[in-house]
Parts: sequence; structure tokens; C-alpha cells
Amino acid sequence: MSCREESAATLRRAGHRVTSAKLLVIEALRHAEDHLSATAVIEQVRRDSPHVNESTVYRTLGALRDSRLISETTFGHGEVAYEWLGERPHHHLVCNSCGAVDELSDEIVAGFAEQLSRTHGFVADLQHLAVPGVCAKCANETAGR
Amino acid sequence: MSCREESAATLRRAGHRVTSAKLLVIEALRHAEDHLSATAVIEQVRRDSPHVNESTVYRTLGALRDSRLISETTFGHGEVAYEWLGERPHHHLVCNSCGAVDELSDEIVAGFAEQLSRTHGFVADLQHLAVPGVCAKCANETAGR
DNA sequence: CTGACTAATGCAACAACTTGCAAGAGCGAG
DNA sequence: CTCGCTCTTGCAAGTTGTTGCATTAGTCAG
Ligand SMILES: [Mn+2]
Ligand SMILES: [Mn+2]
Ligand SMILES: [Zn+2]
Ligand SMILES: [Zn+2]
Repeated sequence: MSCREESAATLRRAGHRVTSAKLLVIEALRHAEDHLSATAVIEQVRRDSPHVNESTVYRTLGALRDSRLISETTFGHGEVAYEWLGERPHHHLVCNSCGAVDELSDEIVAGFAEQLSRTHGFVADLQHLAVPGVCAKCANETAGR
Repeated sequence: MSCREESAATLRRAGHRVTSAKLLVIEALRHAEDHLSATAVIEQVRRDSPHVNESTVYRTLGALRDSRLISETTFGHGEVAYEWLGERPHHHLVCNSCGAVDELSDEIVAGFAEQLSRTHGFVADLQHLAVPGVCAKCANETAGR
């Protein structure tokens, strides 16, 4: 099954109609293998189909997020970031000092969610968390100053 | 010391100049004792001084946030919320199903931050976290359906 | 294959911020 | 008190994201 056919099947499974705009948005995110801003997605989509409207892309991103096919995340700075949700879940540690965005596996975050469930009966939905703070490198530099 | 004098002293301590716009913004948040949107702050400020410009309020909110005098939080829906950071830190559990916003004490969140520090040397800065998910009430209703 | 139902789209207006620049106003030195 | 440095503000324009409405186009029953 081609990449495009996979995307179409994924769309159908999530209850969406298969339209060229939605396929283009999905493909943009799958091939980027990175966080993309809405503006970047619009740009990429328009390389193939210049007529696609901005608001369609915004709406599509919202729909895909609601269907849990992509993550929508606010890092401290700049635009909202979207990412295709592949294999296993991950999160990010964002340094307020140097701007580094490191990856964080789901283990610790899942443990945190577990705690919330036990103590508050709250079922946390943490798909792609951005934790702000100061990275190890910057923390050491500040300490040894 | 009056409420207004306290606010002025707080501003000076944080390295700000004491201006009427900044005092009005601080007072709005201190008296609300709740989360306020930027729009609500603008509205409140203008009840006293109708001439204050919107962008001044936005800039002031950003400055107060940088000085850690107020929190800036994105609950899943609606505008960004600002809150005066009083006595002890707290967080929120936000239900995606019924919209309830419950309070969460700092204990569990601090434990999470502690974990990140031990395992990654990352000093997390979680002042006022909004954890999305499903509250106990909604989770039970769904389970017993 | 056809038709009808309804989701998806384009468009334009709107809402929620953000930014560059020039004018105004705190505040500390003298 | 006065001066001057620099932070702060107003204004206007720009960005990013949202929404109502009329039109288009997937999908599925028949
Ligand atoms: Mn990611
Ligand atoms: Mn709060
Ligand atoms: Zn860093
Ligand atoms: Zn609920």
C-alpha cells in the first residue's frame, strides 16, 4: 500500500471523507517527520495545490487533532506546532535558556498520569507534552558561574 | 500598606516602573481572584481608564508573566488565562468532556518535576499547569454506560 | 450509475494577539 | 528641583487563527 493509500485509509478509519486537501495536509506532516507550524503546512500544501485556502488547512489540522492523528503543541515561543503521531508516544523538554527542544520518552509522563488517576480519579490525556524549564547544560553553566 | 501600595512595591521589587497602566492590570488580577482572559483584563482596566491601549495591556501581561508575578495558561478551549500568583502554587485538571476545571495541589506535579531532575538533569518550571483529560465523574459515567 | 444527504471548502469578515516606531513619562544622579 | 537616560505607551499595521454562510463534492443507499 502506497503512502498515499495509507493516508486515505487512515482518514476513512477516523470517519473523514477523503479529500485532496486532507491528503495533502496529512502527507505534509508524515513526510516532515518533525514539528511543523500551520504556516509551514500551508506552504507545503500549496506547493502541490496553490488554490487550497488557509482556513481549510487550519480546519483540517483541528479535525486531525480531534481524531488524534496528529498532536498540537505550544512550545513556549513561536507558533503552535503540529506533528504526525507515529509509533510510540513521546514528549519534549524545552529549555527557556538556550531554546533546546529535547525528546522525553513516555515513561515518566505515564507515571505522572498514573498518579493523577490513583489520587484524583482523573484520566489524564497527555499525548505530546512540552515541559518548559532549564536543560542540564544551561543549569550547570548557571551553577558553576 | 494599602492594596495599591503593595502592588506598587511588588512592581518596583520586580524592576518595573510604577505606571498607572501596570497598577490597573495588577489590581484587576489581584481582585479577580480567578483566571481572567486578556480581553477581560482590558475591559476591567478600561472601567477606570478608558484611554489605556490594548497593546499596553498585552505587553504588561507578558512582562508580569516574565517577572513571575502572574501565570499565563492555555486551557484547552477559549483564550489564554492569566492569574495572580499568590501564596502557594497550584495547578488544574481540565475535563475535556464536561469542561470542569478542578484544582490540583503542587505535590504530585512537584514529584513529576523531581523525577525529571533526577533522570534528565532538567529543571522543570511548572508554575501553573493545566492537565487535560477526563474527570472522575465523566470517567465513571462512561464506564457504567 | 444516480440521487440525496451531509461533510468539506472558499471566501470574507472577525477576533486575538504582536511588533516597529516615535512620543511620553518614571526615576535616579547631581 | 531639574535633567537625561531608558522604560513605557499609543498608534497603526501586520500575523495567526476562527467563524458564518453559500457552494461544492464525497459517500452510500437503492
Ligand atoms: Mn514531538
Ligand atoms: Mn489557577
Ligand atoms: Zn538550555
Ligand atoms: Zn468531566
